[in-house]
Amino acid sequence: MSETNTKSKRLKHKEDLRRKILEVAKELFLKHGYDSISIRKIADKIGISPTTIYLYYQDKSDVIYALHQEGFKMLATQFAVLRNVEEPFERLKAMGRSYIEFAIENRDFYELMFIMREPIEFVNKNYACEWEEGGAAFEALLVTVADCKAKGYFKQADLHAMSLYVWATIHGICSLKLQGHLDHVVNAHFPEKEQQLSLEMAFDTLVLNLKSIQ
Amino acid sequence: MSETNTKSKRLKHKEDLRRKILEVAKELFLKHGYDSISIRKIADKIGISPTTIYLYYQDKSDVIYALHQEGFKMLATQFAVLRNVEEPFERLKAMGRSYIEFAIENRDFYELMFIMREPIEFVNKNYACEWEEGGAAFEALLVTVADCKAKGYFKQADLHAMSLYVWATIHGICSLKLQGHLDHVVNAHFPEKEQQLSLEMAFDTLVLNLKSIQ
DNA sequence: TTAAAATATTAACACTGTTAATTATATTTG
DNA sequence: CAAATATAATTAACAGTGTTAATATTTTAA
Repeated sequence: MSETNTKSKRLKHKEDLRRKILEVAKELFLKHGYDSISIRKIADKIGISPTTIYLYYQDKSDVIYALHQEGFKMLATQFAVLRNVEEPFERLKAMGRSYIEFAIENRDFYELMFIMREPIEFVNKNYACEWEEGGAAFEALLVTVADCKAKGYFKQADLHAMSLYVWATIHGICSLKLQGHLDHVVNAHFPEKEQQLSLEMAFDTLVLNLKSIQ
Repeated sequence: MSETNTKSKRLKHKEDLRRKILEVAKELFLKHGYDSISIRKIADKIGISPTTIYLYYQDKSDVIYALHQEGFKMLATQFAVLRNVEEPFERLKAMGRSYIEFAIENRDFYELMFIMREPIEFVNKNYACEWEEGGAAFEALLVTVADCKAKGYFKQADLHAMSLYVWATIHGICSLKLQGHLDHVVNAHFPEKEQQLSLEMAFDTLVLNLKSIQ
């Protein structure tokens, strides 16, 4: 065996175990939620010692950050398809629905990506401003809002302010929904309405408002 | 000493210690954040045994819930003043600003009240639908939006949907701001703008949009 | 004063992340 | 091939966490 061959084999093994750790972390995460991700549980499931994990990730928040990144890749994949929607306002609506869909179907990921403080603090500490995965998603929104403006929508609004606003609104809807606040309010204050429709109600209002801005 | 007297003295002491526990919990919370609230630290600071706390609160999340309630009382107090603003749209704007102010100045409380899942889950489990503190705040918004509608604003929008929408948007703005996402995006995508103004930008856009709905 | 009730404590369990020191394994060199 | 070296993984330990059962202390009632 040549030197380079064994070297690459070692590298491959390192990468394999690194990925395996992430995989098990993800499994625990999806099955039992964020709080049940524990270094010891991950190690047990793989059959290694807990301290071995520290040879592959600097600490627990590093593992969590890796999950965080996976989430952003998933969202980017979902968004990528929407580039094919030509009419910009239609695309904007589709992005909104797609974002909400992602939040509902990947609840734990969404919380990791947009609600919890820890992971984004890790990004700010370790990756400063060169955080591509997060930027790409917002860039897509920015472009779509710009396209809308080019077609005559949102004339009086600033591009950046408008993009920020749309994101904040959709995120607010998702956040309140996931935390149970939306259903709680619908239950307590207008029980005649279907709880399930709380999301649609809020989203439809946004669309209605966006239309009246044009 | 009469029987009732000693009895009431005991009750008073029980309430005193119950309050003391909460007070110390709040102190830890405000000084070092949510994660540093620990039963053992609270007990140490008071000079009692950790298990004693379980005679006054059923568990840790019960202590947290008590803090949660304090937060809602604080917000309600802030909102109460705004009933004096006669013009409903002005009042709505003031409520929005006041809400944002609360979120920024009482960041930890805001996270406890509207971002973390644990406390609201405790509410849903133990208090079902009869949760007054939370309801009052939304009721205030509902009334104001209704007043706006009565004055000719938001004609085409549903009262409940509109209220939900306004809350979601403001919450989204606060949530993204507190989590650092807002500043991160402003930094990364439009560095020419002042980071500090990210909040105002988003809020002003909301007001602008609300105006164009009327 | 003694029996009963209320209050508080100690000891223990089963966890958590993380580090330093040690052992085992694989690779490279003489 | 054997010894030296570099890499990888482990054990033991520290300092925490929430929570429960059993025990001790204090206060109240008879």
